[in-house]
Amino acid sequence: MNNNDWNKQRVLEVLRDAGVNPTSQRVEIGYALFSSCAHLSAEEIMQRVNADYPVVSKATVYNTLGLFAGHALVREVIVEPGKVFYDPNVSPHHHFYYVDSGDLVDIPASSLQIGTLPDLPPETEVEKVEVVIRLRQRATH
Amino acid sequence: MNNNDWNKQRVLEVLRDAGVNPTSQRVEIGYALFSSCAHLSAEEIMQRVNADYPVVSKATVYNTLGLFAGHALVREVIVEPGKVFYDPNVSPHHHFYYVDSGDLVDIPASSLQIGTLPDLPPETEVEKVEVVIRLRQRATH
DNA sequence: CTCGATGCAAACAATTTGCAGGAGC
DNA sequence: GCTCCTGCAAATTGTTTGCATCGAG
Repeated sequence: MNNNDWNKQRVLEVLRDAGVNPTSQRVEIGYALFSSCAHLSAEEIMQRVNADYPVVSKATVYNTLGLFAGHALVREVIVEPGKVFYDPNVSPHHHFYYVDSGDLVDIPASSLQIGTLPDLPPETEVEKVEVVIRLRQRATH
Repeated sequence: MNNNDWNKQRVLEVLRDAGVNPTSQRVEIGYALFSSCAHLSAEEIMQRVNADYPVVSKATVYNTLGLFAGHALVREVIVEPGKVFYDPNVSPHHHFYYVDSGDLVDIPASSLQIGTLPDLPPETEVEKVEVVIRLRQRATH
């Protein structure tokens, strides 16, 4: 199952299954997010949802994406100050970030093995491991 | 050499060696940054520099830290949207981020080996590899 | 005197908060 | 009718830009 053949009914079910009250705004935002195969910023999501006529405010986009993230429906990826991507792929994986173009590309978990993990401080547990490999165009000397 | 016995004269020399014109504002910011053994935000750096009386504006703090980063005098570590830490330790290493307290702690490069690295897309090179392990207090069931 | 470098006020952008209105009980 | 939930306007916070000023040649 993946990013094709999403429809709003299916988004509604996913939200309900996750314990999120599926209001119309949330379904719209979820549909924009899941039906896209890309990594979108909050700004881009709002533009897609509001493409025809105003449906949601920016505040609602942020609040909703935060809510989704709390229910593991989306993953936040931070690459630059003030630049957060929302990744509908929530399974463990990592990212290439193209500094020049601003594009973000998945790295399957299997392609990047972390060898030794450091000892954790007592009474703590890992919430998430973020690996971002920043790439730039090779300099032409 | 490390985070004790910094003085402004030494900061001045470091800046000059790095090719950065050592103006008084830059020396003050560099001194606040290097003499601290912590990971500071732009806000905190400004507070330290301006503790007694106004010395620099916030804009200058941002511009100067950006300049330092470009000359590899400081490393930017992004952990949350709108939360950048400036790390005076520029040698390769990684970070624990305590979600609950907002603290950032170094992981020596030797404690976290990355096993396989994925193939890079053609004509690109790695600028930086960012690994942030987000930790939370272990839930008490 | 000229011109590039510098610092900062003001503009801009990203995110959060507080509260008015609405849905369910 | 009361209460909790929801969405958004407005406020806040983080960052960048454009320009006046300074200092070196």
